[in-house]
This record gives sequence, structure tokens and C-alpha cells, in this order.
Amino acid sequence: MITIQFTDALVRLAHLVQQVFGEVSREHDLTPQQAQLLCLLVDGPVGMSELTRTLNLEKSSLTGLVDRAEKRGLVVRTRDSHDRRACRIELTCDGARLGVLAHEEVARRMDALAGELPPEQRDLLASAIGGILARHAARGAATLSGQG
Amino acid sequence: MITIQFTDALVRLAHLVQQVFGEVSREHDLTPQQAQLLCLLVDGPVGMSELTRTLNLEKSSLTGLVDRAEKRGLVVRTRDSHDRRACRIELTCDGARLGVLAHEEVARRMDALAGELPPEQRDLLASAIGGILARHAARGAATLSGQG
DNA sequence: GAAAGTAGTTCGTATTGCCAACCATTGTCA
DNA sequence: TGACAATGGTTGGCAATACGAACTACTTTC
Repeated sequence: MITIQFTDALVRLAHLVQQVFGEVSREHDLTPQQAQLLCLLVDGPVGMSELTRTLNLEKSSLTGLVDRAEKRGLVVRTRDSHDRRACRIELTCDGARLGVLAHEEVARRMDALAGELPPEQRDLLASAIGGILARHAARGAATLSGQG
Repeated sequence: MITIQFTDALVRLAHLVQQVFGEVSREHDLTPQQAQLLCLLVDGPVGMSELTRTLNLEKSSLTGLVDRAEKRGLVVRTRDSHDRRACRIELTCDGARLGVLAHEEVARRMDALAGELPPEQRDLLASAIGGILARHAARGAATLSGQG
């Protein structure tokens, strides 16, 4: 097994994921960003502010992304009943269909790529990544509360 | 330990890497794409065609990226001595400095995020990713030779 | 009830990325 | 040798992406 530098491995992996995501998006006539947005919304409507955090985007960038998705009939803006400034982004039927399709297809391909890994390595990989993500989340929270 | 879906884990990890890369780039007044380009060139000059494959970009997109990087004095185009159509993209001193800096800083942060992992998990992660990348490379080669 | 904060939008600008069309050079092969 | 395909890059036009600053509208705080 070739041993590559740890960081390089992560960076290349990220690049690979981007690539798979891009291919799948294109096959469904979506931009990668739109596909990402749809995938994020399959579990239910989300507000703009939360989306900017999840997608790590400036709010004006998100406005544009949602505008274009709405124009294509993939999502709709619904007013939030508790806060009249806020809105919730919700999938249309079309959007939901595409979101699920794209998500499944990406999962299928990533699974195919990881298919050779023995199951226990696979689980370990998932949990190791879970640890990294958790650490990053904690780090982010600490930074926000002034410990950075 | 929270168990997340395998694909989701990979996608989120990719997203995290993107984020770190973006932060570091910005701190050095680079766009993520420029930083990526510089990092790719630290080992020596590379031709446009090879770069399109590595970066998974259309050739015209790469022309633009290199144009802007050249305008900023980060890289230069040198003619290839064996093929008068081709050129090699080479770092300037400035570009090399920034490329190394960015690469080191990204590595530092990824290491920090992975720091809590026990060493054996870390190695496993690296080699598992290596396997995935190798599989993808093989798959790509097979596709190119008509077995896709 | 004024001031400060939060949720989103608008506007202007640079970058990214694709495609089709193109030029120049190199390779093929009849 | 000389046409013709293939390869390496560029150009031009276009849509999408992303940022920052300025703005509106609503909510919270004091």
C-alpha cells in the first residue's frame, strides 16, 4: 500500500468527492451547488441563516443560489410563522425528486469506490471521520465563544 | 461515537477540507483555485494538459486560471522545448513562497483536526483513503480504455 | 420607545467554468 | 510529399458562483 502524506490524502479525497458530485449533478442538469442545496433540504425546510452556516457561504451568495433554484422550480421560499423577517427554504416535488436521486447516485458511486475496503476498515473510516468532524465542530464553537 | 452514513461522512469531510483550504487561501490573499494551482506546482513545472487532468478542468477554464495567476505574478508560462505548441507552467519566487506557505498551513490545520485520533486510526484512515484513490484511478483508466 | 441586533435582499464586481470555434504544431499514412 | 487527423492552447461569449457594502424590515434589549 502506498503511504501518502496524511493531509495530501485528505485533500485528494476531497477533490475526488467534488468530482463525483460534479458528475452526478451534471447528469441531472444541476450545478454542483444546486445539487448540494437540494440534498441538504431533503430532511425538511431550512432557514437561510442556517443554510449559510451549513454551506459556509456569505448570505448574499446564498440569496443568489436560492434565487436561481427557485427560478428553476426546485425550491420555494415560505415565510416563517414565528419571525416575519425569516423565511424557510423548501423543496418542490421536482426538487425533492432530484435531491433524492442525486443523493442516492452519489452514495452509490462512493460505495463503489469504497467497495474493496473490508467492512471493519470501512466502519473505522467512518468513525474516524466522525471524530474529525466532531472536533472541528467543537473547535468552531470554542472560537465563537472567544477561546480561539 | 456517533455513527453517520458512510457517504455522508465522506461528503462532509470533503466539505471540511474545502473550508480549511478556503480559509487558508483567503489569509494569503489567494482564491482557493489559485492556492490549489500553486500547491500543485511546488514540485516543478507542469504542462497545461496535465493540469487539466489533475484539476479536472476544461482547458479553457485552466487558461483563464493561469492567465489570472500570471497577471498576479504567481506563475509564468515557459515554452516547451520539445513541442512548440505546448507550454509549461512554472512558479515565480512569489508563487513558490505562497504555495509552500499555503500547503504548510493547510497541513497544520488538518493535523490539528486529526490530532485527537490515535495514531493507528490515523494510519488506517490514510491507507483507506489511499485505497479509494487507487481504485478510482484504476476505474478511470479502465473507462478510458473502453471497459466502462 | 430608541438603539442595537438579526434575517434577507440588492447592487456592483471579480472569479470560475463551460462550450464552440479557432490557430498552430505535430503525427499519420497513402 | 502532402493531405488530414490529432493534439496543445487560446479566444469569446455566457451563466453561475461568491464576496463585500449598503440597504430594508423586523425583533430584541434596555
